[in-house]
Order: sequence, then structure tokens, then C-alpha cells
Amino acid sequence: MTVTITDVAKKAGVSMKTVSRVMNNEPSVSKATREKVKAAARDLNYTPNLAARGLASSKSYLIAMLYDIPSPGYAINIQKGATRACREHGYHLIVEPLDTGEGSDYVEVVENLLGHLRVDGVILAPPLCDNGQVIRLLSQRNIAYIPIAPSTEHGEIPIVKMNDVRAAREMTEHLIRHGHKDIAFVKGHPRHSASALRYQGFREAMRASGIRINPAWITEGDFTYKSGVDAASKFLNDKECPSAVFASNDDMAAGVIALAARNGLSVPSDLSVVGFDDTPLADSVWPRLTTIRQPVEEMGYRAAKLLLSVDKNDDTIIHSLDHALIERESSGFFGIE
Amino acid sequence: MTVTITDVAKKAGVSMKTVSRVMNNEPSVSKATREKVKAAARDLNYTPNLAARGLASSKSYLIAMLYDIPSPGYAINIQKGATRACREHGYHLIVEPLDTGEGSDYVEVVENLLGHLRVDGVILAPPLCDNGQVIRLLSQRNIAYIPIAPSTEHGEIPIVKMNDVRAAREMTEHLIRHGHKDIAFVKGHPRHSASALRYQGFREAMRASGIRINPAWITEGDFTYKSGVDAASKFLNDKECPSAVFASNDDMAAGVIALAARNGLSVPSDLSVVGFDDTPLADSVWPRLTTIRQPVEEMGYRAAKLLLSVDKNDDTIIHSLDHALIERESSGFFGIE
DNA sequence: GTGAAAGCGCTAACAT
DNA sequence: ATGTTAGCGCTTTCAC
Repeated sequence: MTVTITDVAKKAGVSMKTVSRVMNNEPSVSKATREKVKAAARDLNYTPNLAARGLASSKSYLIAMLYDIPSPGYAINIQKGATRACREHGYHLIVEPLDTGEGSDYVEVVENLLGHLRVDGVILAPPLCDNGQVIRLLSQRNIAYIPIAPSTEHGEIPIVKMNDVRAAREMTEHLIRHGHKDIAFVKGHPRHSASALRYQGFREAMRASGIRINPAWITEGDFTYKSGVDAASKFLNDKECPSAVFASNDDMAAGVIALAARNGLSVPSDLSVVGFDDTPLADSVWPRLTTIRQPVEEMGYRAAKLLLSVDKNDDTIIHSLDHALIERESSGFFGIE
Repeated sequence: MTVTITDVAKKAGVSMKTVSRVMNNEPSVSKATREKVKAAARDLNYTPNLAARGLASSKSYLIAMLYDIPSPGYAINIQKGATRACREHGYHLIVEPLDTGEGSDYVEVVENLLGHLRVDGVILAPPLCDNGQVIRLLSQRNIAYIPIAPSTEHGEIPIVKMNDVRAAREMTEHLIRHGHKDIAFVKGHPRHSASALRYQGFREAMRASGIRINPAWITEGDFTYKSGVDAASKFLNDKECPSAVFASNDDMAAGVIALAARNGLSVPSDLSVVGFDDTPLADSVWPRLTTIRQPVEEMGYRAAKLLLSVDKNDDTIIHSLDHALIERESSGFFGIE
């Protein structure tokens, strides 16, 4: 029925083990035998049995990505990067969307998951990267994991992140350079650690330029479009209106733009608005958003690489990847100056 | 080290096989032994080894989802539904984003993939569901697959879809009911079969109402925002302007809205715009888009269920799931009538 | 209702 | 550079 390694061995006139060596690209096989085996495998349409490999080697050739991310683009891009790394190592990526919503219990879900499955590693995307219980569960079971964009360091365990503080600082400086002093800030979801970091970057840049922050213009959102609308409605009705708004992500920035439009404010000539993340949305609203491009796919790639790589020479703990400020029309590309 | 079925058997004072029976919820075990075994497993923190199970039962407990979808929200939602079904059956979902771009060769990628891995089934999301080579490859290797939203039937193989034609017809009728006769249509990417179906629905509704279609207002897009802008620029400059635009997806509809705004047209009072898909974007632009909600997560769930279910009583071939017309401000929720 | 033995397809450890 | 043997942890088959 199904073709096994023995069939290939028979056809190629070598031992099982030699076939195994060829399939795993192990060194000590002569070029001639290697070719012979490869040809036989191709002829027979042989595909190795993951389960058998896994059982024999006590590896699973599987890594999992756990996430509960509101933004589909973010999740998909991490997956893209992670699968790219997996392919380089003969691994595969299992996805486990948690989607448990607010205040719900990740642990139960994760526990149930691990009850079925042994993976060789886990990528923890936000906000799971900051969930103490989940992390305890993983270390308890001795499962390797890499947190993506966690709020704190994880001891010896490498983490993959971008520099949210610096990026927010750069964005704020960008606004200041364009002549803005009256800048409002919309914070992100308190559960996501990036929220605090982005706010911190904003404050640092303001302080460095000696600009006073108006507390009435600091509002709390939750990364959704609607929360951007709500936030904007708090400060866009005042007599004292900011000249620029820095929203902690693109969705909220889009909300701010929408409310501005409703209030008859023209962006960017009356009001500059900037976002964060460079999701597809940033390029899909009008005016298009000035924003920070996160290296999301690269983060997924790097995280998977760290899980899979045997190259233990690199003992870097913090893998901080580069972001980029993408300047578009929403921040006074024309108009203000 | 790792706890095995033998450890549990020893602790519970029964045979390996009995433990196996309990773990698999097989019937013929006395209630007492069942409880004893369960307790032992819990105490020992036992988790079955997927690889061993797979090897012994010649199942992998894995299904894969192959996709190359431009829209992250769509892909993520299929994943959500599919993993939900997987959890009900002790399975896991492997994702394989193809992302090969235009005109590139899926077969090579898929072949390489199957070379590593034996999955118990494959979900083919658009546009792979229509790729003859990929499908041939799968049937050749005797791998079960379910196409999501394919353009044609697949013989005996069940397919999961929504009724694009009917949905487009309903949307068109919605516009007509609101008094529109001068309706422009922006087609989708020619590679995606849904494009033709949606256009067909539009034509059917127009014909049924005896409204002539103005050929100058039928344009071809490719599902991107930019193509919506481009399409709109073709008919929004004419003296003869349509009063409504039906774009084949939300991204293009957003593009139409953006161009309308630039041209000083107010949506919906000067121009109604409707989309298709109900992606997050639909709710994030201003005015918010009237659109068709696809049952995407349900499609993922159903596809996985079909792959996993042993319930062969149901021999339905075409699983056509319900859509919904979501009415928001972009189509004259107020204003026109 | 329960158990013993065999074997799934592969790799590890040790030959040669 | 190649082969032999044992065994990974489970399910299957067939006993009892």
C-alpha cells in the first residue's frame, strides 16, 4: 500500500539506514548511492512518515503557534514568517487560535491542547507571551517557547520583539518636526504590553522637546476602530483642539479620521493623524495613514528559527528587529508645515 | 522521563490495552476500571503520544489547510472554524500559506510539502480549490480534500461554498429597491472564481428588473483597494455618473469611497457604494460599508468536519452556507430613497 | 470485560 | 561509507 523506507531500500539495493541517511541529508553517504536512493524514492513516490520519524527520534517535527490576536493581518504575517522557517527545517506549523475573549482562561485551553499533542516548540504571540500561567505550564512540561513582543524579558529564554518605545518616539518627533505641539494620544488595549511602551515613547519625545502634555488629550482605547472614534470624540469637540493625534494602532487612527470627517475637520490640513502597525487598513483609508511598519513576518521567522536552530553559538537574548516610519498623507504630507 | 501508557497501566493495575481503551472512549470497559485508569492518568499527568498513535493506527491526527489568500481576515476565519472542528476530534491544523504570487507554480510547493508529511486531509481554500494540478496531485496520492468555494463541482467530493450569485443578486436588488438604476459594477480578480459568480448575480438582478447595464460602468478590478480607486476613476469623472457602485469586495469598495471623497462626492448622498465579504475593513471606513457577510468561519468548520467526520450518512455534495446582507451607511441608510 | 503479542515506519546506537 | 539490531508508544488482532 503505502511506500515505506524498506521499499525504497530494496529498490535502490541499499539498507534501510542508508535511505534514512539520504532522506535526512546526513553527510556520510557517497554521491553515487545518494543519487541512486533519491531516484528510487522519486520513482516510488515515497514520502516519509512523520509519525514514525517522530516516534523513533522523539521529535514531532511540529511547532505550534498560540495566539489570540484581534488583528488578522498581524497573525497571518507571523504565520507566514514561521512557516518559512519551518520549511527550511522540514517542520510544520500548527496553529492554535485561542480566541477566548476577555477574562477567559487560556490555561484550560492550552492544557487540553498539550494533552493531545507534543510539539517541539511553541511560538507565543501577544498577548499570550505575557501570560504567566501559560508560560509556567510550558516550562513545567519542558516545552521550548519563544515569546513574540513580550512586555518583560524571560530570563535565559530569547525573545523576539521590536522597539515600540523608540518607534513611538520617532513618530512623535516626526509630528513635532512638522510643527505640532498640541498632540493628542490614544492608548491601546491595556492587556497588550505594547500599549504602555508606545505611550512611554510618546512621553519621552514630548519631554525631550520640552512640550507639555495636555492630560485631557490622553485617552484610553482598546485597539478597535470604535475605540478610536470614542477617543476622538472626547477631544475633538473641545474649543481647545489638538492639531495632531497619535493613535497607538491603525484601526484607532482610522476611527479618529472618521470622526474628524464627521466633525467637518479635514485631515491633514485641520488635523494630522498617525497610526501604528502598517496594517493593510493604513493603506486603505483616505487619507492614507502615516504609521510605523512592524517587522511582523520577520518576527515570526525569527521566533521559529530560534526554536528550530541548532546553532547555539548565538546566545542573544533580545532579538529586536527594525521598524520603519511610513509617511503617507494623513500627517501633513501636504498642507501643514 | 515521559509518562507512557505502560506507566498508567502499571499504576492502575490493568493492562496497556485497557488504558488504551479508556483513552479512546471505547465501550467495553467496566465503569470501575475506567475510573481507576482515568485517575491514574491524571495523577501521572499522562498525555498520549500523537506520533505513536499515528504510527499504530496509520492516521496522523493532522489536517492541513492550503491557501494563498490576499485577505488576512478571510484566511484567519477559515482557520478559526477549522481548528474548532479539529478540537472536537482530537485533531490539529497545519497551515501552509502558499503565497507564490501570480503565475507561479503551486504544484512544486505542494509536492515538496507532501513529501514531508502525511496528513489525513486537506482543506483547499481559494484559489487553490480551482487548481487542477494540485487536485490531481492530491487524488493521485489518495489524500482526502475539501475545496472551499470552488468554481465547479468536484464529482463525488463534497464542496463547501456560499451562494455568490444569489448574494450578489440580493445586493443588487437592495440598491434597486433604494431607487438606483444607474449602477456601476467593479469585478474582482479574474483568477478567483467568485468574481464571475458575483458579476453574474448582478446581471441577473438587473435583467430581472429590466434595467439596462451601461457597459462603461463595468470595470475590472483585482480585489485590491487600489484597483477600486482605479476603477472608480474610470466612471466617476464622466458627465454621466452612476448613482451607485457595487464593488465585488470590501477593499475595492473602500477604494471607490476614497476616490469619491477626493472628487467631492459625498457617500451616500451623492453616491451609494456597497461591497462584499464583510471584512473588518467594511466596519472601519467612513461611511461604513453595506456589504455581504460571508459565513467564512462556518465554511472552515464545515470543511474540517467533512474531512474528519465518520458520519457517512450525510452524502450531501454541495454544502451551501448562508450569507447575510449587512446594511450600513454607505448605501443610503440615510439620504437617498 | 480484559489481556498478550505483534507490528506500524522510522532512527539511535553500535557495529563493520 | 554502509549495515544490523533494537525499540520508540501506541493500536490492532486475536485470544481468553
